[in-house]
Amino acid sequence: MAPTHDPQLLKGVLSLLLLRLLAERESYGYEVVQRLRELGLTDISEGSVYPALARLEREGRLHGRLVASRSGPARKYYRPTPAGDQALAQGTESWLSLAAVVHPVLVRRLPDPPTADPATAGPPRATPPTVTPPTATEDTGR
Amino acid sequence: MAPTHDPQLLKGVLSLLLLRLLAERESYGYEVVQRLRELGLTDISEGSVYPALARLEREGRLHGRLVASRSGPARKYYRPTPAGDQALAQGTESWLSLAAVVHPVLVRRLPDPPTADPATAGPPRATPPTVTPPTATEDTGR
DNA sequence: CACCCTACTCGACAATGCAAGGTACCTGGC
DNA sequence: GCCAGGTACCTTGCATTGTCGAGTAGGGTG
Repeated sequence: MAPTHDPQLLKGVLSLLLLRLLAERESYGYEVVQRLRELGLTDISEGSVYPALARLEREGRLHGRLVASRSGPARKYYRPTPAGDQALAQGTESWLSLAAVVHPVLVRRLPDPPTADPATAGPPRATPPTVTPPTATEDTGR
Repeated sequence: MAPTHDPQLLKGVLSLLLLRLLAERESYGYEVVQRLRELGLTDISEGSVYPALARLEREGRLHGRLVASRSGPARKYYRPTPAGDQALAQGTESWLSLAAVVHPVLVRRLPDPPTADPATAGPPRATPPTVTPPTATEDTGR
């Protein structure tokens, strides 16, 4: 992804990604950070991930267990609880249906800039017919 | 989209959508709310939209002008400034590249749940090879 | 010992959507 | 006149969550 992203866009997404990655494979915090980096999300720092993990654990969505390491400090492994699985399913649906709306809007053509904008304060041009919203299943192909 | 969405997911997205819709066509606040609703975003209330519009105007990204209405109250029309156009371009790129990461992760298959989890505290299974991150251009088709 | 890597914690902060409460201008019915 | 409904707008306090910056601790190596 772009080297810098708007932090606001990540809100709600980070915890969803964490649940998802940990549903795929149990991991410890540092490893999760690395997996996020491998996905291209290089701007996400440990200072963001650990509190998010702690929050999900506190909410009962993640189960954490401390495992002594043979060399180096102990590792805290996480995986989703059933409540976490449910949150993941709901959050996934939520994100997918939002993206199904946002993506087509962002990629469709912009109209040409208006020429020689009239300086009058007249009302803008009449409302054109509304576009039909895409269905939530429109963007599931990959 | 789903009747209820996680409000956090909308952070950063709402202002992006506002810039986009207003770049396509100058509109007044109430009309923008209706256009968002037509897109399927029925959970977005005016209490969210007006402060966002005011914020974008204060930041110099939107230009607002009050137009008296023939019947009913005056309408405040908005359209993006050049700074707003730039913010839209950057925000669009940011969202698209984030979505290019998030979407494939959310739709790929989950592994089967592990059977009869061993109750021992042994370290989890060895780390499998990492998956290659998708490119940012992977999800531009529609 | 110092340094580096691994692995984790924590508190203050900023940003932004949301809920709730309101205001004002019209029109139509009683 | 009053009231209800619709249009159109405004505002404030709040909750949430990622970010930043600062740290801690366990090992191995020179």
